[in-house]
Amino acid sequence: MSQDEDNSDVSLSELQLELMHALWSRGEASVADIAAALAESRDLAHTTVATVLTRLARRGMVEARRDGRQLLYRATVAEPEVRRSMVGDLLRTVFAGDPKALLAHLVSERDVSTRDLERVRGLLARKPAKPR
Amino acid sequence: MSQDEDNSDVSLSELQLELMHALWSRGEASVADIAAALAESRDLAHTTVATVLTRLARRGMVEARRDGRQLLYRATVAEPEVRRSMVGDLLRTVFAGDPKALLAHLVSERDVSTRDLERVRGLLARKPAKPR
DNA sequence: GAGTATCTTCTACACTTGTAGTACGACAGG
DNA sequence: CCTGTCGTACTACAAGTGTAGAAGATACTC
Repeated sequence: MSQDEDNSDVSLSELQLELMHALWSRGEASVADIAAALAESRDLAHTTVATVLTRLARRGMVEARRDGRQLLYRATVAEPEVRRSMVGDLLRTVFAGDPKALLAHLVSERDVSTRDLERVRGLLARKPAKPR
Repeated sequence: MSQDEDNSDVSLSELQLELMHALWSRGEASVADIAAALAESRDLAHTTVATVLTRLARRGMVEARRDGRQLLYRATVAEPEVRRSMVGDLLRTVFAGDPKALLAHLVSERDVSTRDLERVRGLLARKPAKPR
């Protein structure tokens, strides 16, 4: 439970998240792969992607493995962990740490409907304990 | 609905949010008031608070009114608006824009319980249409 | 009225982030 | 072999942020 030091404050910027998504869905990817993946939404220079990746590596969010001349990157934090951390941050800073307030926000903004609530409740009933 | 230009990307940092909270709950406050309010959680220099406030003012998030030698600040964006914007950002960047995914996260992380879900559903049923 | 306590403004500085150019090494084609 | 090409590493730079000191204006206290 405590063999590594880099968990906890796993908060990423939007661009960083986009790169991470590319990595999460690919498992392992080169700078070119990622640049290609992001090409549809953003038009970044190859070197920009490389820079961001390098910085993520310095922070221990990703890890690189050399493959000939190129590097293959791999995420070292899982997506749920990042979600957890970032939702936690939002909860703490915006909703005074009260998850119910966020839930209320969600429904009052019509982001989720009564039907959604039902659906999720059903899900919850079926999967009562979450091991950690 | 479109008489001002400063809505939309209302994303604030943690410190900025703390100041805004102080303003939201007070309506109007001096730098000293806010510094005092934050004194319990943070130990910031008076000038630090002033700087942050100045920057928030430059961005149109707050407005200052002179009162003798001091300035009285007032928030120009409402808390729900900031919530909306920031939840929206999280939704978009972390949950691929799917509110149900966030909801699912909330329950699967045990942040909200079945009971909470019920409670909110009841609330929703009572207040069906949200005017905007 | 002089000294002291307050305030705001300016300036500063270290860091992070988005963005990309330059330099340099390795490799493939002719 | 020579020359592009591709890829990484390094450097750069403008913004934004957290943090605060210095300077200057004012007001309060004796």
